[in-house]
Amino acid sequence: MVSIEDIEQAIKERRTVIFSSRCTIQYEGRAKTHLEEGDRIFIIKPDSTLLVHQVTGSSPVNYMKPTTVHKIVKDGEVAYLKSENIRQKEHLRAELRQIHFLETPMLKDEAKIQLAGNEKDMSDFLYANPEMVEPGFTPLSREEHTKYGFIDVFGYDTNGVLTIIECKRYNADFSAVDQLRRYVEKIKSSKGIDQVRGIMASPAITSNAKTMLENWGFTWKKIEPPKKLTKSKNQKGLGDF
Amino acid sequence: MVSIEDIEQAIKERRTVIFSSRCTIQYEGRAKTHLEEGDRIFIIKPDSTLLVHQVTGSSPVNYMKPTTVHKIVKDGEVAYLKSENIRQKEHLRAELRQIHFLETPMLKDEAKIQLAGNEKDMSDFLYANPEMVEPGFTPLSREEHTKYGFIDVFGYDTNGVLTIIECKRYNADFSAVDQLRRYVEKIKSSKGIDQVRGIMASPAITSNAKTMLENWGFTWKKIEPPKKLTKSKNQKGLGDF
DNA sequence: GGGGAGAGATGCCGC
DNA sequence: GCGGCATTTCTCCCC
Repeated sequence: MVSIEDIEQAIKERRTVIFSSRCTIQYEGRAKTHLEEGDRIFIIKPDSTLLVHQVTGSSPVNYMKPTTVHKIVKDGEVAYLKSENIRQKEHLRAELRQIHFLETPMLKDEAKIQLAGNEKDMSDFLYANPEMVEPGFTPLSREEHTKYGFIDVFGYDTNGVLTIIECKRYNADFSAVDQLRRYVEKIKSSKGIDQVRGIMASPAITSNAKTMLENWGFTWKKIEPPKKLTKSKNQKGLGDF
Repeated sequence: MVSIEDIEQAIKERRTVIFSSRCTIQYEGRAKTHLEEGDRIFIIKPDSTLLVHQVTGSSPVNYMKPTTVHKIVKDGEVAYLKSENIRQKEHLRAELRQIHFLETPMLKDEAKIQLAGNEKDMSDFLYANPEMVEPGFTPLSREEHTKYGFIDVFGYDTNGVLTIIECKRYNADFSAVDQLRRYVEKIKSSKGIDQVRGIMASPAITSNAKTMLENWGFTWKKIEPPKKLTKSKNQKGLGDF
């Protein structure tokens, strides 16, 4: 049988604490939440991250960020997990009514995930393969920082017209078009030139966003994000999945 | 000692499966990832959501959405968790090298979280208290749907000028200002009128976004999002935290 | 620490 | 299903 004192001790030792409990939860900070009684999974990590998961869905129902202080408080028959983040003015209180299990493993993990196929890979790919944008395109720079944001790819088209490319690894939407428009306007005004082209590079675009894009005189180029991991000696392909 | 067969059985029974294992992980789908050996926490929920957590941070390092099929596959001495989502063309493979613990609780939870202080609460509050926007403001509607997005609050100012309010519960940034501009332009063109005001209502705004806002002739109104939970009989305040 | 923007975003609601 | 958008977004990077 798990006792509340076991959880208390594990938190004090800053172990990875994983338990399940029937509970109610209240949170107040950036918003205010209330969760009625039910069984949930709690994870308190060594960096003091707290996650509370219900039995469905990817996102935690409640959570606290690192730099939170966690305490077990007993008030007569009732036990609480009280988590407080002074700096962020957030606190959470869970009334723990029945503990189902507790695990406090010592976990060793130095690895960092390697990821391929993000927007950076896409702009790198277009910079290295400018003919994919259009024949004669000459890239000048990547991640050009302007006061109105930073531009993915920047260059000249075959006619020598300054061209801004905004990459999206997913369906481009209104806000992607807005972003491109903001950059084009900023470059026009800061460089004092009249003609700047805008190209949206993405695997897809919503029909409304495409209409808006064309209304602003911009064009869409269908580009798939590349998916190649940097080679490393221990790395295996997924081909044999 | 936990055996791989115990995990296999728990997955088949569609229980909530929580275990820790030294492992390597590879994923391919929307992107491609590789994670070298380390100890991680695995959660497989009854809705087939998979979460893999490292010892730091709020976000899972790898995950699969509901409608994924999970299988334990043994290949000689080596055991894998293979998770495949056909519809989303995603798959994940974890080589499980040492299981530290396994828990397979039956969890009952019908509760849904109640949340106060979101953007909807903010626009409701402004609709009900238009003097908070400015004296003489007369709201017309909330969540007006336009082809270019939906408008939070819509009304007339004291001079009878059509006014659009965009609410943000956090620091308003460039994209919030972009959004407001998109709505104002859309209303101008669809109603064929020249003068439409735009107001950004938020607790804070980045300095650059404020400059851009003012350049476009819009104004910022500092408004805090309200934090009041709807009363319910079982609900208790957080005053005694 | 603030600003800016991506994310294998997730989740919600509306059509 | 797609579209549009908020999120206690989270995370990363750069200034």
